[in-house]
Amino acid sequence: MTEKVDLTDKPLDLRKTLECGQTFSWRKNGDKYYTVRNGGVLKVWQEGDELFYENYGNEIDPREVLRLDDPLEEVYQSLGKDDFIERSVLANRGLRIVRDDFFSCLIAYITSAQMQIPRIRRFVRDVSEKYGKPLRFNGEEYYEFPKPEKLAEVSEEDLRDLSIGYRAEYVKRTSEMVRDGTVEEEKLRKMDYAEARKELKKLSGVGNKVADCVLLFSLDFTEAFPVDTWVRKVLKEKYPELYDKKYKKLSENMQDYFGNYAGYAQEYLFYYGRTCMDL
DNA sequence: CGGCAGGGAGGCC
DNA sequence: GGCCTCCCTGCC
Repeated sequence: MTEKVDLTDKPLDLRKTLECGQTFSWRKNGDKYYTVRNGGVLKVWQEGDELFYENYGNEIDPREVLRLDDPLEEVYQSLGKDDFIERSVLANRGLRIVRDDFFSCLIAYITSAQMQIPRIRRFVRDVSEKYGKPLRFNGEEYYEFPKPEKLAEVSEEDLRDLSIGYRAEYVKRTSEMVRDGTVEEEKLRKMDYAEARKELKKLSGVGNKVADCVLLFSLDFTEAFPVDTWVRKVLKEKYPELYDKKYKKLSENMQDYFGNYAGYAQEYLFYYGRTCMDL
């Protein structure tokens, strides 16, 4: 059954949200997008001010996974510190932060080190099809991202067969640590930002950047400000007075500048860097 | 074919 | 704590 969400007071640009490069949990099929998690499939598509969706298996609420209840107008107000961010926001109105599944987000970002986006997507697809739980609806086969218990059992060699090179070791070790409860999602959610990031960095293959991405895209820390090479270039050029070559200092400067929704600012600057800037 | 890509680990000071 | 080198693989 097709259902819909009225978007008149919830601006959304579905395509930019799912294609800007922040998430590896969604796939495209024609003009529709779908995600598979927790025994369910959610299919969504947008027509103007309406978001249509279909659910198979366990229910997944699009309002939740697309963060449709984030007060975007309020966010924009709080970010409007200068002309440049105002223009970036205006040009990409409706671009939202996603709320992805913790473990799949974590593993995808661990493999993202020194990789390009299409390769990361390919890995997520391959690892899901090979080790994830298959779900069948309407004669179509869908695959969930494998659980930590499952992925921890896969040998490093078999992980390497998915063309992730030296990252295979990180994926295996981190899967084991999550399986064993060395780091727990629910505990992370109760910590403050600095504490949660420190905790995440205990995991193999997780440094400042990966930790910030996981905090922002799956654990609701909207103040996280991940700095990747794209964002770094934009910041160097557009915010030279806040720029610092050290990751931690730079990220903190931007958090101090943009406030509690700094992650949203990061998303708009990232999008600008990848699409509008000739760098 | 050399160089580099959405970083991180491990070794060194 | 800062700096340096290496790391698989794919693609230009």
